[in-house]
Amino acid sequence: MVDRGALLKRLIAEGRITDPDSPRGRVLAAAARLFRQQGYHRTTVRALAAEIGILSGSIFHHFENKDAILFSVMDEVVAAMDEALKTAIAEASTTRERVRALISVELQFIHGKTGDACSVLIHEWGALTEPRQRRLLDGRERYFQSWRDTLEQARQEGLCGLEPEYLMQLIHGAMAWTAHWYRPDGELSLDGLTDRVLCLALAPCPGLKA
Amino acid sequence: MVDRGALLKRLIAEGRITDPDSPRGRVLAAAARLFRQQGYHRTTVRALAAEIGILSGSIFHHFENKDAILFSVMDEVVAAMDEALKTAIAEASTTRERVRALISVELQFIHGKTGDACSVLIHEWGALTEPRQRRLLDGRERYFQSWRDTLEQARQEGLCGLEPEYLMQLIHGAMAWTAHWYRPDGELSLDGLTDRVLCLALAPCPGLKA
DNA sequence: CTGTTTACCAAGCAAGCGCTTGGTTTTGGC
DNA sequence: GCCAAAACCAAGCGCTTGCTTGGTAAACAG
Repeated sequence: MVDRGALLKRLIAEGRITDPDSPRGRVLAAAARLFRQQGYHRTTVRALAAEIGILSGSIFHHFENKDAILFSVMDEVVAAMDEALKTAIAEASTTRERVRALISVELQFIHGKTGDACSVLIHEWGALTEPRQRRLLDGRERYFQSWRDTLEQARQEGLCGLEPEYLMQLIHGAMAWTAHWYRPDGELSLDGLTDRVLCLALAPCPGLKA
Repeated sequence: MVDRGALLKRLIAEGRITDPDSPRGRVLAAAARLFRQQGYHRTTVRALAAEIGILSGSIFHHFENKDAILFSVMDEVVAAMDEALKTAIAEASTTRERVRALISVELQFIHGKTGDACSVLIHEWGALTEPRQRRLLDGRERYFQSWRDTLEQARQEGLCGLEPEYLMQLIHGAMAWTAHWYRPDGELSLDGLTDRVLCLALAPCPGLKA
């Protein structure tokens, strides 16, 4: 189990993500929250400024434009997930544990303190202008590759029945969607949810033809 | 296997969905396409009108306002899915076939001719104003209940290991996400994709505690 | 041919949008 | 205590948005 609180603090100290107590960080936190609640395009710069108690024009003292805010929200959560994934994978000794670690990290990010930013990364990808999308692709690809590698290994060990690429996409979708129905304070714990997703990932799939 | 072409024609004849060759139908088809591609809020009424070769003001001869267009796109696809699901379930004799029918219908709607409207229904739900959301809730709930009933039956027969509610949500998410990566003209057929989702749905989940 | 309905155009309004500018306050190192 | 840097305000510009209005052209039944 990775301590995400400590991990985030380390990244802040290293200057790789913005301190949420700084003015810039307050903008990012509010942006993540509003972008998640109402979507990027429905969220006005005025509403974002009002959320943190400043006027709309002052936003542009911290960011070049609205698109740059969306980019930063996504960029920082990508960096954090990348780091968390690395740590979690290193701690896992068996392939099964590694698969569970992948799932656990993603679900923790979706439903933890970083949930807003993570949701925005998933659901507002198309709202980001293309040049800025390209600047994030590396991090995304590295993340997906970790998944593919682990699932490939799992399949060779006979842990799962589906092709890694398809399995990754399907599981990814299932987890992304949890943002729309799962509540961590409900009767199903995050650990319970993780176990259930793991169940799906490790489905044997008897008699499946390519 | 349900003939969706014939089903749609019947619904048109019954006046329950709009003929895509009528002016109103052309607006709806273009709206579904654009709303899917760029999202509801980024799609302007002007762009929508231009897509079918009329001026922006003329749109409001067919619809009360922009929100009503989004509603109609969703409403008609809900009606069509409801009907298709009823037919598909009636044709299935075993529970396993019924589960496969549920998955098959949804995937066909996401990736067939109705794919644009279906994607919009899934991903732009939050963009619909609340009073119109409420008018669609009945149809949605009926649809979900079909899922729950079937999965409950499947679990009692020992076909799957997960709780119906969680399984439905997870599978639903996995399928909704296919819109972002799956291409019907690629190397994986829709039938192949259906089999793979079915695999996940029927995962045994050994040793899972509530 | 006529009258009505349906479909559309031409023009533009009021509101809201992202963003700019020039100036003022607050903060923190020396 | 001073001063530069950082943070913010006040005002508003130029543009786009959804939508309205008043009128015209086409379709079509009687």
